Formats: sequence, C-alpha cells, structure tokens
Amino acid sequence: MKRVTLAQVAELAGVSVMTASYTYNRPGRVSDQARSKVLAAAAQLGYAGPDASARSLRRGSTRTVGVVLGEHLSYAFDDPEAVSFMAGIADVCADRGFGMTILPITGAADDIQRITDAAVDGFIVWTTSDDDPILPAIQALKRPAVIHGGPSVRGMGLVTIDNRAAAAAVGAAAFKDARRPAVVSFPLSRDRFSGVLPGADLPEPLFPVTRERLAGYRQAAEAAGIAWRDVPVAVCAHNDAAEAERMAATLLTSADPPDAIAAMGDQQAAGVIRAARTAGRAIPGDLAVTGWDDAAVAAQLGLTTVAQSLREQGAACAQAALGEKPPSRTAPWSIVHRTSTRP
Amino acid sequence: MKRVTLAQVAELAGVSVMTASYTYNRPGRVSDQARSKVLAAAAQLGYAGPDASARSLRRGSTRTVGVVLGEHLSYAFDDPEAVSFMAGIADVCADRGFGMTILPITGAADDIQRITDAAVDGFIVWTTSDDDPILPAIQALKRPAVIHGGPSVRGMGLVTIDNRAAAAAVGAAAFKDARRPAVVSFPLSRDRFSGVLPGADLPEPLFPVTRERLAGYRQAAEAAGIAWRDVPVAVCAHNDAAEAERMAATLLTSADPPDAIAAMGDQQAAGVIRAARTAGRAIPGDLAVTGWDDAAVAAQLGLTTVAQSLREQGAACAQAALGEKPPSRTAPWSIVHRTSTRP
DNA sequence: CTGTTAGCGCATTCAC
DNA sequence: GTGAATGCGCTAACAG
Repeated sequence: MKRVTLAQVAELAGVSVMTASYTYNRPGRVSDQARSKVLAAAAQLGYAGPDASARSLRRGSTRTVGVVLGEHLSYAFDDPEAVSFMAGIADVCADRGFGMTILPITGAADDIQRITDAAVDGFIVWTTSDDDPILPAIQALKRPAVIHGGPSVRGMGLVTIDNRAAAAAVGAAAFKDARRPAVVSFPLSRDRFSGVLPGADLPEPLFPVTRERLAGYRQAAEAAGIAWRDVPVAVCAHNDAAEAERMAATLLTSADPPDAIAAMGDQQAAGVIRAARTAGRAIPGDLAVTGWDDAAVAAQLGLTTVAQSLREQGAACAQAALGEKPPSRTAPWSIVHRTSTRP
Repeated sequence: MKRVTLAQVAELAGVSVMTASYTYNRPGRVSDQARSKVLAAAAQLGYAGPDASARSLRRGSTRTVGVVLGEHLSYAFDDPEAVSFMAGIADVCADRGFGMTILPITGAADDIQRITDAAVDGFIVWTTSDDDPILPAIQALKRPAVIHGGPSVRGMGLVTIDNRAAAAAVGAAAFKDARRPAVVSFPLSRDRFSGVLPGADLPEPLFPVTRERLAGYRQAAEAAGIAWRDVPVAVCAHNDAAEAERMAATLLTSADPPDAIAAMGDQQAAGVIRAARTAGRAIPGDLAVTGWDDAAVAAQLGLTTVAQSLREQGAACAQAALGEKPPSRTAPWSIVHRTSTRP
C-alpha cells in the first residue's frame, strides 16, 4: 500500500492536478461536477487529503507552533501552572487551525538539535534561565518567538507580569507584623542547588522569574524593617509541594523558626502549610503563608496569593508566536487576600 | 532576510550540495576540511540547518507523533491522569528524537481536518467513544495508530488495562458489607448527559472505558447480593472533583443514601470524600469510597483505588505509534487497599 | 570522501 | 472554471 498522490487522484478523476488541488484548498473555485469526480476518485484510491509536509514545503509555513518546555516534560505536565499556560496556547491554536508541537528539553546536547529540526513557524518558550543554550538557538532561527516569564532576549517577545512588584505586594501581606520572615524559593539556576541560605548570601539567580520575586520579597522584608541577611531563603531544586514541605519543616524546626513564609507557588505554599500543621503551628497566628498563582488549591486552603491568568498569558504568547500581534509584556496581576496571612 | 538554502551554503563553501547535506546528516562522511568550510559558510549566511518540511517531504517521514486529546485541550491538561500519560509519551519521544504534536479536538467539524492535515507519522488517541468521528478519519490515514483505553478499532492498536476486571475488584472492596452501594461515573457518551439513574436504567455507554467499569461495578454489586437496579449511578458530565462532589452530595442527601460509593477516578473520589465530610459521614464507617489510578491525592486521602501506570501506558502507546512494537493490549493493574474502605 | 541526477507531493503563477 | 509549467529545499541512490 503505497502513498497515494494528488496526481493519481487527478488522473483517475480525469481532471488536472490543479483541479484536484483546488478541490481541497478552494472548493469554491471548482465546479460541483469536477469536485465530486475528484472526491470519488480519492475515495476509491483511499486518498485522505494532501500530504502535510509537501504542502508545508510548498507554501513555506507549517501552521504549527512549537512550545519549548524546560527540563523534563513530565515536570511541565506535573506543574499546574504550566498546564494552564498550555491550555491558553491550545485555545488560540485550536481556533486558528494551528497545531502545537511540544519540544521537551532534556538537558542533553541534542536539545538544540530538536529545536532547530522542529517543523514549526514560531516558538513559545516557558520560563527559563539567562544562560539557557536553547535561547541563542531559537534566536538564530529568526522565526517569531516569545518567552514567558523571562529572560528577555533581543528579537524575542516577552510575556510576563511584573514579578518584582507582585512579590513586594504579596510579601507585604506575608510579612505583616512578622518578626522572623522567610522565603521558600524556586530554583536559582539550572544546576538545581537546594538548601537554606540567608537572603544576602544567595548566589545571583539565573532564572529571571526567581530573581525578580526574590528582589520583591527583599523589598517587602526591608519595608517591614528586617534586613535581607536575616531572612532565611530555602531554595528548592524543583517546584513541587513535597520539597517545599521538607524545606518548611527544616525552617520550622530551626533554632529561630520563621513566623511568616512567602513561597513562590501555591503548590509550594500547600507544602508549607502541611509542614506547619505537622509542626503544630497555627496559621496565620504562628505562621503566615503566601503562595503564587491563585490555583484551585489556594482557594481551598485560604491562601493569600498572587492572582494572574497563566491561561491568558499562554494565549497572548500564542498570538505573538503566530505573528498576530506583538506580545503585551506586562500582564495584569493582583493580590488575593485570604486567611493565611495576618489581617 | 530571505530563507537561506543549503544550495547557497554549498556554493559559498565551494562544495556540492550533497557535501553540505552530509555535513548536517552524516557528519562522519565528510572531511573535516569540507565540514568546516560548510559550517563557516552557514554561519556567514545565517543558515540554521536544513528546513524541516523539505526534509520530511524528501524522506517521507516527519519524525513526529500526533496525540489526539478529546474535548478541550484544557481538559486534558487539567486531568492529572491524562497528564501522566502524556509524560510517558514524552519520555519515549524525547529519547527517540521525535517531536510530539498535540491535536486538540474541539468538537467542531474541523477537527477531522486538523487530524488529516497533521504532519505526523503516527497517532495516539486518548480514550474516546465508539462513535467518535475522528476514529474513521485516522483509520483512513493508514498510519500507525494506537488508542488508549478504547474503543478497539480495526487496524489500530489498543493499550488498556482490563477495566471490567479491575472495576469488579475495586468494587468488591468498595461494596464490602454495604447495604446500599452507589457509583459515581464518568460520562457515558459525548453528549455529556449528567444525572442520577438506577444502574439498570442507564443508556448504553458509548465510552468503552466507562462501559467496562460500569460492568465491573455491576458484577461487584451483584456479587454482594445487590441488584443492579438498586444501585444508583451518578453520571458526571465531566471528570472533575467539583462535579463529583455535587453528585455525591445529591446521593448522600437522598431518601435512601448510599453507604458505599465507587468512583471512576481519584479526583472524583476526592470530591466524594469532601461531600461526605460536609454531610458529616465517617469514612469508611458510614461511607466506603474508592477511586481509580492511585494518583498522589489517593495516598493523601487514604483512598482504596486501582493502581495502573498511565505513564508506562503512554510510553507503550508511543512505541506503538512509532511502529516500534505492537501494543501490549493488556497493561498491569492492582488494587491498593487503604483506609477508605471497610477492612 | 565527494558529486550528479532525480525526484518527494504539492500549490503558486499565469495562461486559456 | 480549468490546466501546464515550475520549483519549494532537500536527500536517496547511485556513481566516481
């Protein structure tokens, strides 16, 4: 069973190749008679429509966007934030008749190969670090590209909220009336260091999102009269509830335990809350906690958090990657005050 | 800035097109000298590598698999089961250097168009209904295709567990010592009917997974001496915790409330447990509950459930869609007994 | 190790 | 409303 071509269909239908092509691409420009002959011939030969690769080559576009997901793909799917971002991309792609190709980054050298080989018209890159080698690779492709979160790269769009301002705002809620604030942080760089350090001793974070949020938390701490060197920052290697719970347990059992913890994600905050329960701390009395993203779990737990629509940001990225419009750069956010912080 | 071609690179490098081509595809077959000339020319022209569409056309394969996700794509990403299945696919694709294109199904007529237009070598279809029109469309493409869960379609592979047997087994745990068992079910068909009916009055389910699980629950009920007509089945329009919670609340406040509920997913079971708490029912004393999939939430809630590795099944689907090996058909499962059922 | 030939399957011209 | 020619950018198959 070999591949059936449009030419064979045309021949069997007794029309030219172009008439057959029009039947699929501009049905209106073909007479009913010709069209039905073509369709009949196609059915008889088992021709299911024009070949996608040939068509892409011919028209110079694949009608597909590539979504670059850092680290394990599984991580991306495990992360509800990433997932709703993807859903926003999917909304736009489905509407425009575009496909959406997932380009998983494994950390191996062939990542770049997969990027340059991808049959896509544009790229959407999920938050990564300043030094990620895929960035120059995508840049060199000179196709429309957007980065979500950061970093900001010449020639590529950026869709993000003002992470520093939002962190300062939610940090203010977290650290209100606190004597001993702490932070549970996303990874600083791709080497995935994990451990607790005073804020002032942290190495420079290479993930812009992490860097900005830390800067905002620092502002909030200092506004509350606490020096950054006195704020323990628990750096997680990965963004998940389990590691955050372990980190929070460490903090809470230390000599001078925190009475406020600002996390960087709702999942992390959920882990912190579990650790607090285990340690017998009341929330917010003994410990104020804040999250980020206003996920479902935030509402369930009464978490004060930063609300942003990852879904809308995903949609904005998709539009930019399709070349429809320049990315907005600054997406809206707001603080949702709930019961996990002191009133 | 026009598209740079391999021919231009070859010309600038002073070699034939094939030498340039080999430089990218079989670096070993080219002298160091030629290779560096080609690379230098490419760098000078800003050539980033062979065009993916042209390459796909030429070699007759796209090195990409298509993943067909029912309903809203967002649903797929919102559902942790689906997500770990996707991660399994991604594992295999990343390893083989394949891309992974998401083909979202919106329910509109152009779904089929998107399927036939997809530049993919094979298809993986996430659980759907017997009458889903995309099935014949994919079948007609005569490319490797696998369905997860069901239905079973001629010419397409199937990767699934024995849902009926697993349902009978977990149902036995759920309905142990129960006088009034009930079921919280996935949708029966794509029209998304929602409501509570006696088991015996249900319309024939068109989703094979739902059908098989219902059949298993029926076996379990009858084995416990309860007629299927006496088992209320709450059919949800969607697979999420919130709707399951509402359904369970309805069941629990009815005249003759259940003392055992077998759900079809852990998320649903989590919703049932929330409803039980709200209604002041003790678990498993007043109400036994079972889930499905052994997700993280199941361990947290002490849920008796069916364990299966969606991730491994995703990987198996990917291998089949790549034509590496025929699908296994029957994946392993087991019952995990925890504290949500009577000992 | 390198080059020549010959299309892959289709859609954009531009005729008629 | 239909058709003939042309080439999109690349690589398999063979020579040399």
